[in-house]
Amino acid sequence: MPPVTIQEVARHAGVSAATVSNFFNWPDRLSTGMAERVRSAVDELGFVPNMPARQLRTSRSGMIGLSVINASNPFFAEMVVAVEHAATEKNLSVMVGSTHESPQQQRQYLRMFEQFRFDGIILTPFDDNLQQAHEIAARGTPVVLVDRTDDEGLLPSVGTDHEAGGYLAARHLIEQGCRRLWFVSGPRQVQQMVRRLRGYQKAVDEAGNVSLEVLEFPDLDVGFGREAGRQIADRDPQDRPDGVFGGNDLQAIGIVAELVDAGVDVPGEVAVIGYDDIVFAATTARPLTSIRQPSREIGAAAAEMLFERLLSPSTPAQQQLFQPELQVRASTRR
Amino acid sequence: MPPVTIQEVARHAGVSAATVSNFFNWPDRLSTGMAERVRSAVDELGFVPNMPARQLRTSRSGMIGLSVINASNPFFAEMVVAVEHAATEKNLSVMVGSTHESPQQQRQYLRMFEQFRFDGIILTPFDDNLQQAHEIAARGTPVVLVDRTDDEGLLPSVGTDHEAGGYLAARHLIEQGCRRLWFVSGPRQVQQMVRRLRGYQKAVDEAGNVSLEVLEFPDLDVGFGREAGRQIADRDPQDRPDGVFGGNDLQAIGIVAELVDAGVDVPGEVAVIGYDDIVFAATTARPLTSIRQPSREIGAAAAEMLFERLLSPSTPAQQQLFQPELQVRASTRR
DNA sequence: GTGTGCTTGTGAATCGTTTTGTCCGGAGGT
DNA sequence: ACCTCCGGACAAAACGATTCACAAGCACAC
Repeated sequence: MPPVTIQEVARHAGVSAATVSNFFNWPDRLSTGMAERVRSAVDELGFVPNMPARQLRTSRSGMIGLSVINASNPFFAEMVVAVEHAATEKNLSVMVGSTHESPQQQRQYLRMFEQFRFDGIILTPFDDNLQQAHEIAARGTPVVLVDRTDDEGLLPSVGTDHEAGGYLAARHLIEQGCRRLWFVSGPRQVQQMVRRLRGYQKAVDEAGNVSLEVLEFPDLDVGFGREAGRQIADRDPQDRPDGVFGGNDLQAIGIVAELVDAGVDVPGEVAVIGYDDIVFAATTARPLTSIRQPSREIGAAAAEMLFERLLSPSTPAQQQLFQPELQVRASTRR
Repeated sequence: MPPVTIQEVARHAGVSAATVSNFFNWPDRLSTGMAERVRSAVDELGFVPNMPARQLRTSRSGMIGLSVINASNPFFAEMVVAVEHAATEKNLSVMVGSTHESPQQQRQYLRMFEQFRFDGIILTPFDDNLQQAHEIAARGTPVVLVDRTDDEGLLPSVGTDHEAGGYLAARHLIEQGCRRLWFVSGPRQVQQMVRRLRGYQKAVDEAGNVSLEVLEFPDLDVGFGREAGRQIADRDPQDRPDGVFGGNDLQAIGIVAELVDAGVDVPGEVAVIGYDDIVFAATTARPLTSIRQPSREIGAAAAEMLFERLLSPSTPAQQQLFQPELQVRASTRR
């Protein structure tokens, strides 16, 4: 059976193709009798509209692309849900892609979004290169940045102040009496890491009598967190840090798990703080102190920003910045 | 600036549209000089191919749709990664949708996948109604089921034996000396829950002197797990269960967290076991015993099955069943 | 009977690609 | 010198929908 088109439905109902099209798009242009005839023909043949064809004609896809760093990180997962929710209300669908800290993957997804003529794109970039995003926006597909501002001010953005977050983390550790601080980081290209470190460093510098060491890992997941934890536990107690800031909660959770397994006292010997405040932060062996980012609000705000640009593409680019909050739990409370 | 088409590139390069098309799809049909001219025209104009148009012509989308219950559940998140990985190797892109236990959402995504003429669909259904999936398959879009078999045998499927998993869970708890068992469940329509319960029940029946109570919650997340934990903690100690099986790890993690917070001894007073063995199962206050499903293998197998059907749509439907494994940790080890 | 206005339905052009068949010019064979 | 062959380029016909401008039908009034 060949795929059934609008033409066949028309023939079957004894009307023209235009009428069938109107049945779907301008129902009030049909008389009730006609509508009924079309409806039954559609049902009988099991007609399924061909979106690519419709899209070609109307040049609207009803889709928005969402590129995040890692969709299985609960922080991004929540953001995705918020975006989907907002999009559904506007009759839009969301396609999400996880770049897993790979520039090629990011390029790939962006190119795909543009080629499929998505109505708009929300991007969580992780490196410094916004060139592709600028090009796409210039060619007419609205782009909104998340978790990162555009220095050139061309693209709207929403995110949290990572530098402030890093500062909060260090201040808190120092106030708890920590003097030998570590920063366990993801890849250097990830801008967010750089900013958090900058704030962290600032508080360390201000304190004066505090040391800082940075450990870099290729990925921000629980596994590498454990790896970091093991490195800490393996050291002589006097060489260990007494305060550790994990690049995100995934890493911090891994660190805590490994330290506890190794019998290191958390927070007594080593205090640990994370970033994002994901739901699992509160359920670990030592409930994790974390810097909370409002993932849902960020997602919703990004979606709203994008919708505005869909309506009026030429409005100047806004920047929205949320402030992170310190959420204290047992992993740092001495 | 109007969007640039293949025609404009052709004009700019002084060739025909067909030649530009060949440049992309049959590069070896062009003489080297010609290829160079086209390439530079493409670059200069910033040409981006229009996929919907190409799709209309070729009727191949290069996309596969993946509908899961909850993409932020690490179990599904890992599965998604595996599918994406397999798809990328075949030059396909994946669009994932989270149905969040809503039949409407599931219908919506499936309809969308079909309307966009995706090359194939992988579906994790959560209720009994496979009618839509059957219809779609009959109209020519291959569908592979995950985590659920098709009783009519029309659709291929891959998943784990949930009944065996439930049985394992109960056997283990009973062996640890538990006699008052609970099953904390998600919604009843979720087939997986029913099967797990069936196996659980079976082991209880076999044991003879063991009681079973079932608690149902509207969603399978940490929040409702905490809710369940609170209900347990609020009871008189002699009315409490001494062994609890969480519908999945998310719920089980919530249960453990709440019990520990309330000062209930886990596993001494109440042993807790989960399902899925997600990465966070090992990092909780009492590392969680769980029934492991091989999420990556399942995703990869589903993708492979789909690819086979893309090549030869009429091969009989296979069914692949993985066996779950018991992973013992502190939450049940007395 | 003609003109006016309104509702409903239609024919045909169009969106941006791919693909088929054709055409052209030069190389090679006899 | 003639014929054949072939690589490389092109013109034009799809693909399946939407939409614009127009036509048919009808009611009503003059």
